[in-house]
Order: sequence, then C-alpha cells, then structure tokens
Amino acid sequence: MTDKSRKKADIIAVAKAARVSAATVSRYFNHPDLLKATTRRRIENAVQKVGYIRNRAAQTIHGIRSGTIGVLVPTIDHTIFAEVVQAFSDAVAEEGFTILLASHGYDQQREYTILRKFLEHRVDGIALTGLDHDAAVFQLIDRQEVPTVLMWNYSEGSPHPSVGADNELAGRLISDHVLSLGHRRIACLFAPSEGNDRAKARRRAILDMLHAAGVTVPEPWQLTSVYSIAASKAKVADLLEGGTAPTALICGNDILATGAMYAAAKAGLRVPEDISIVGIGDFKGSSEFEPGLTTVRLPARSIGRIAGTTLARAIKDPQARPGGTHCAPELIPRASSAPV
Amino acid sequence: MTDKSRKKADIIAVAKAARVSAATVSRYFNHPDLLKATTRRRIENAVQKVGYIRNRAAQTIHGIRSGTIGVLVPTIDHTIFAEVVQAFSDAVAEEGFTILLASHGYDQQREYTILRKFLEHRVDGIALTGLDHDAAVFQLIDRQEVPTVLMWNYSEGSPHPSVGADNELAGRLISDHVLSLGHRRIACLFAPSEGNDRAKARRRAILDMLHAAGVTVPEPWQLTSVYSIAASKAKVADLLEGGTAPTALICGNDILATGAMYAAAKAGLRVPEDISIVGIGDFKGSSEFEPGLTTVRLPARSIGRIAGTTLARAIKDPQARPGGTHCAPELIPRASSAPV
DNA sequence: AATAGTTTTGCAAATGTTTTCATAAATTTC
DNA sequence: GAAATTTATGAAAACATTTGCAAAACTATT
Repeated sequence: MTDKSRKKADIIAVAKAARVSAATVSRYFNHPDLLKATTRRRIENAVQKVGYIRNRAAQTIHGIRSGTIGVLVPTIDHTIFAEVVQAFSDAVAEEGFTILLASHGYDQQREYTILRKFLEHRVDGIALTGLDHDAAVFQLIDRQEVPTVLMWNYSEGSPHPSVGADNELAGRLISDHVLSLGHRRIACLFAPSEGNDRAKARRRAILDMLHAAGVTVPEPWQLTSVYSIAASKAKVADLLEGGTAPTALICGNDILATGAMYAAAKAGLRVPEDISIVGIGDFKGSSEFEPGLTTVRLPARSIGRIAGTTLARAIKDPQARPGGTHCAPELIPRASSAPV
Repeated sequence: MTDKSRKKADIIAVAKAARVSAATVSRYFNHPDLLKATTRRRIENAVQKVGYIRNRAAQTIHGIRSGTIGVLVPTIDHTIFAEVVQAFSDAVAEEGFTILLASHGYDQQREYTILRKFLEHRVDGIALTGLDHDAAVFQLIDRQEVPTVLMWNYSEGSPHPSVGADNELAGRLISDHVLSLGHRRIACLFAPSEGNDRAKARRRAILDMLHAAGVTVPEPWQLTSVYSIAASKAKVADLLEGGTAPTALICGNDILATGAMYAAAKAGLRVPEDISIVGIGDFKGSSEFEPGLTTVRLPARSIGRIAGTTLARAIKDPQARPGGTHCAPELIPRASSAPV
C-alpha cells in the first residue's frame, strides 16, 4: 500500500494525489455531504495511499475543539480514583474525547502548574477532584472560561457543577450505623486531611455525630494513618495492645479498615464478636473480604460516568450551564459489624 | 490584575502590551537569554496583565514537540496497571510531558482506533501494554516513526524497546517454589488469555514446568476465572467442594489468589496447613494479607518509571535507539505456602 | 439551446506561533 | 569619536489546516 512512503503526508499531499484542492480534502473530513460521491471516493483512496493522518493541532488553532479533556486526580493508583478515571474516560471517549491525565499528589502548587499545562494544550474541558482548590486555580479556570466539573464530592453551591457523593452524609451514615448497634466505646482511624476535603468532611461528620450521641472519643483513640494497609495495620495493632480495647472502630476508608481487620486478626480478636470494624468507600474487594466489610458505598463508577457525560455535554453546548449530581452514598451492612 | 479581560490573549496581545514585536515575545519563552533584561521584564508584566497562556497547538504545527505521550493500557482500574501508569506519568512529567491516557479493554480493534487518535494529536511518543499487537498497529507506528515503548512484558527481540518482567520466568519461579515444597497434587487458576500475552506466558510456563517435574494437572483442576476476587472466590469454592482437594493452588495473579484465600477460609481450610495458595504480582496489599501471600513480585513501579524515562530519552534524542530493560521478577515467599 | 437554479469546487485569507534574515542599537576597540 | 563587533529586535515567510466567497460545473426548465 503506502508506496510514496517518505513524502510529507499532509493535506496537500492528499490533495495532489486526488487531483483536487486542499480545501476539498478538508471538506471531505469536515463536511463530507458537500462533496460529490466520486470525488469522495477519489480522496478516500488518496488518503489511503499517502497514509494521511489528520493533524488536530492545526485544527485547534482555528478555534476548533482539541478533543481533549484534562483530568486531575490526587493519585492514580488508589483503586478509588482509578475507578473514577476509568469510568470517566469511557464516558467521554464515546463522545470522541481523549483524556489528558495527571496527578498532583495532594500538592496544591502542583495542581496549579498542571492546570496551566492543560490550558496550554487547549483542553476542551477540565475535571478536578474534590471541591476545594487554590483560589488561583479557580481564577484561572474562570478567566479561560473552560467548562469544568468537580468530581468525587458533591455540594449544592459549588462554583462549578460537582458530581459526587456527600462525604459528610457518608460519615453520618456509618457513625449512625455503629451507634445504632449500641456501641459507645468507639475508636476512629482517619486519613490525613490537609488538602483533602473528602477526608476532612468525613472526620468532622463522624466526630460530630458521635458527640451528638453523647459519645466522646478519647484522644488516644483518634488515630490518623496514611492511605496504606500496612500503615493502618501498624497503627491499629498499637491501639489494640493498650489495655481496654474499643468495641468498635470506625475507619475513614476501606483501605484503613482492611489494615484494621488484619491487625485484629493478628491480635487474636474476632470480628465482629470482639470488635466491629467499618469503613467508607466499598472498594472493589470489600465485599469479598472474610468477614465482609460493613461500609458506605461511594459509587465511584457512577461518579466517573456522570461527571464525564456532564462535562461532555457542557463542552458541546456552551450555553447550557449544567447542574451537579449527587450520587448518594449508601450504607452496606455486612458481617464485620454487630451489636455489642 | 487581569484588567483587559476580554481581549484575545494571544502572543500579539502580549506584544502590543509590552510594545515589542510578536517575535520578541516568542523568544521570551523559547530563548530568553537572547533578550535584554529590561525587555524580559516588560514582557513578563505584559504576560501577567493580558493573562496569556501559550498555545501548544500553534507550536506543534511547526514540528515542535507536542509534549504529550500516548499511553494505552487494557484497563486503568486494575491496581497493577494503575501503578504502572502512575509511575510512568511521574517519570515523564519530570521531563515536561503530559500523558494522553486511554484503555482498550483487551479489544485489539479498539487499540488501533485509539492509536490513530493519539497520532492525530501528534503525540511525541507511545507506550503500549504487552508485546503482541495487531500487525496494523505496528505498521502504523513504523510509518509515523514515533518513538514507542512496550511496557509490562520483557522480551529480548521485541520490535520496540520493551520494559517489563519476563512473565514466563515469573511462572517458572512460582511453580518451582511450589514443587520444591514437595507438592504434587496441584491445581491452577488462570486468567483468560485471549489477547493477553502476559496471562498466556504465565499459563504456559507453569504447566510446562509442572509437566517437566512429572506432575500433571487433571483437567478439572485447571480453572479459569476473570480478573475479579468474587469470580475467583466462586470458582475455587466449587473446586474445594469436590472430594479430594489439592495440596497447593497456583494462581495466575494475586487478585485470583486473594479470592482463593477467601474461598479457603470459607471452606474451613487453613492456609497454609491444609492448602498452599500462591499468586503472581505482589500487588499492593498482598504482603499485609493474613497470612501474607507467597507470590512473585513484578516490579510495577519500576517498570512504569523505567518505561517513562526510556521513552522520554528516545523522544529527546531521536538518533539513539534505546534498548529494553528486564525488570526481573522475584519470588517473595510468605506465609501462604508451606511444605506438604 | 439559452436561462435560471443548484451543486461542487478552488482561491485566498485567516489562525497563533516560530524562525530566518536583515537591520538597528549597544558595546568594544583603536 | 569613528569603525568594527556584538547583541537585541522586527518584518515576513512558514507551518497545516479551515472557511468565506466566488467561479465553475452541472441540472432543470422553458
């Protein structure tokens, strides 16, 4: 096939091969209905022969969409974000977009830098994780007027449409569950919350809820652990060594809860007979665990998918100021929690 | 700050604001050392004032690099690929590249389509997962002469530099380990291998190795399960219900092994006393498991990082035809396997 | 067969940059 | 202080495309 190999393979090469003008080739791609069927065929062959691939960069400088969406997550390799990204990517791919993906590792400065890079690439839209971002970030987005969606958290009054779960609600659901089982001696294990509004909201909701029920969590039972099974396992192991153990442990997410389960197993405690352990997230695998983990489902795939379609729609119809979507968290009671 | 808000904010607007020519502004970004310090400052202010953001699309049509790398994985939301992508992304970000990410879901046709899209965006480089791809895919890459790296598997004679582990070796390591513990009644649980050369290589290596040692795995003990804890748990539960159980179960990856562990727990079998269970991968969490999972470490993060730097280097120096890298798999014996 | 109407195509300008070449400004040398 | 260098800047062409406008090529109508 591709004989004239080392030619330039631009639109003009195709035009020459098809004996038409460059304008006609352009129309072949953008308004094929304007062409005579025979011309269309001629160009089709020429494209094949020359091995032409359209150049989106050249289109983009005409104000035509770049066909890319910038997606910014704290990190890719937490199941939870990976799921969101996967669903998001699938959703927008259907509309012809490709995602430009980057992670900032919870560093607000890096977030700004990456965002600028996205804008240099003239992304058609932007998806950020979480609701709170540096003022400069929002300023930049507003200035460029690029459609934006905030994923993962939901809040009524967010500056851009937000698609996600209400993390406070998630926190309330799980603490309500634990309280309703009659637990009063409760420990908590949270993720670090600086630069992470999800973690912050959960922590606040859980502590408030417990407090309202007259339960105070003593200082040494308020643990913090980075997002890692190993770290969580170690922290909880320490906790359980101390004399009087809590009857329930609320973890800020399922990964922490998983570590806690292992720690309990190692300490010879039975779950849920000796201690109830619960998480938030319902990550892949949480249901298959032995015992199944009681948790609150945050519908990651729905969030990704809906965020994707919301953004794609906003891009294609710049008038429509789309609203956000609350993907409701849902308590999933399993075997890891039981009455005192 | 940004007062002249609704102007055009292109290089010419900056030029006007700084009372210099567009060429000078261009130089400010690309060859700042050619400018007088005072001019530089004047332009710097103008950029701020106008709110200018460089347009990479316009640069790209000059044959300047787009600053993007196309990354194509089967799916993003398997820990293992997420880790590779994260490490890859970090590595190339350091060199100024942003990744264009897409997943093909093990569909060769989609892989081709996505690749074309990458090329339309004029990516500077391409990273594919695995060694075998449609002929059309390789043809397209060769025709466009875009630097490419194959991640995840390693093979001496791959058509493009490959960075990854030797999956056959991984298979041999784990089966050798199981045999050396004295096991003879061995069952296997593999991932489906169509369009997945990693799975294929492991399966072949394991069966060959066992065969060479005089162990034949009876047909009903050769299970296949999709990549999911739930699916694997179900399959293995079925197996264990049948009369005589194997003394060891070799799983094609850690996810399958995890499901198997749960199934064993549910069936009341102790690991490793009643049955040894091993995996391949050493995914995040495999070490924290109770009992810790014996597995073969495939260094995902190293693979991603090295693939990234290899590709970045190949892009920056088009002469250098870089070689691949074998990231050696390593047996990690833990508590889930023991002598018969 | 001429006219009017419609469909198809080409020309040239426009898009936002970079880069070559030439010129102007600043600096050094005598 | 003029000449010779060196350094800094601008004008215009180039990049790969799209698009408005006008001309050319068809069809239909009489």
